[in-house]
Amino acid sequence: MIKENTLIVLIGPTGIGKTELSLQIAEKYKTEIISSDSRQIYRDLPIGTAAPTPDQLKRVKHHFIGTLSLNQYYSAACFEEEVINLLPQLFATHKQVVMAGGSMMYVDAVCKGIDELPTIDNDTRNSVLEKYQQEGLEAIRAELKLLDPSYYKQVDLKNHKRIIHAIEICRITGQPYSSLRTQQKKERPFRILKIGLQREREELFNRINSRVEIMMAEGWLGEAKKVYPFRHLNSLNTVGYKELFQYLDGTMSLTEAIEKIKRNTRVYAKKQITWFKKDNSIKWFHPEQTNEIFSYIEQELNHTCPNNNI
RNA sequence: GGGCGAAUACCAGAGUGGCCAAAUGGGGCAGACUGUAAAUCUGCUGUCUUACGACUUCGGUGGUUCGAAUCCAUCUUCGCCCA
Repeated sequence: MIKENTLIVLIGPTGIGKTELSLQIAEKYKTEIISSDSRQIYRDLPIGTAAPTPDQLKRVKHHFIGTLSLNQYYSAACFEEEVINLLPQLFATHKQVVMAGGSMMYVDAVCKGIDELPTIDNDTRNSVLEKYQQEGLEAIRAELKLLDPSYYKQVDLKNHKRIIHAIEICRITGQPYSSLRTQQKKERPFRILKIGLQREREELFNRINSRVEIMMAEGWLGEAKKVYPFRHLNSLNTVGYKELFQYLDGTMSLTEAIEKIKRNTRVYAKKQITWFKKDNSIKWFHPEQTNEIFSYIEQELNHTCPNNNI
């Protein structure tokens, strides 16, 4: 298959500088941006998720920014499906499309695919969750052992989320979860060019710390107050909001909340770094190496683009 | 000037003769992860070592003791109280 279309994937930890660079790349190739960010997709969280600003959104057309309301279910699988459906339209008019965002699993869902599994209905979800909350970890472990002994052996038995999800799948499909896990990488009909951004740890952490201050100055607390009534939704189980909600609950001082936000954002950034580190297909740059990045992209586009051989 | 109290690993803070390289929390570091993933979970955190283990620590110095973070003396610093 001739892959003349390229998805330029821009990844890296939060606060590294993906947004600005993604704009520059998209402008250069006169194309559009797909956001692979599991929280910027919610429309009520622009400040706290450091989503592209209205000005930035004007510069380049973005997809998956602020399109969902807080109570809408969404997942990496939904994202994969939507992006894979959208890309042919974009490629019809652009040879290159940019995807930028730090949600590791969303990125992988698009680049590598994710197994086909049923979406969990609310009844099943609540039923398993209730069992966990009332009877504890042991009880759900026991059920998983019964339903899927094979997965039981490999799953992290201390991680209730994994156990719960496996049980949900088993209950709904009537089959062991492990039998539905192919974990096969899907082939995509377009080329994927991954560019990773990195900085010295101290530099990144300083940026994160000061970005939190800036976000507070921009009115993050007001934004958090607006969504406070919905704080139990998963979409708000999010770094920053959680801490601000504790302040609004009166269980934490604002100063303390801000310090926690900085720390938890740093921890999140570290998790992203750990995840992306394993991906050998990523070419790493410092965000300010724009010339190097652009020439790398050019070189790759020319190198493998079949059209050049005509 | 006198009296009392405190000093423990990056920080806070337990430990009051052997089970102490030293609880616990914070912070830091490393990692797992195919389904609400900015989620959830794990390990390490005196030094050397893959490990077994070895070595150096609990403000300084000197003692007591088979054995000291723990007891004694003294010095230093800090806090409180009386002058």
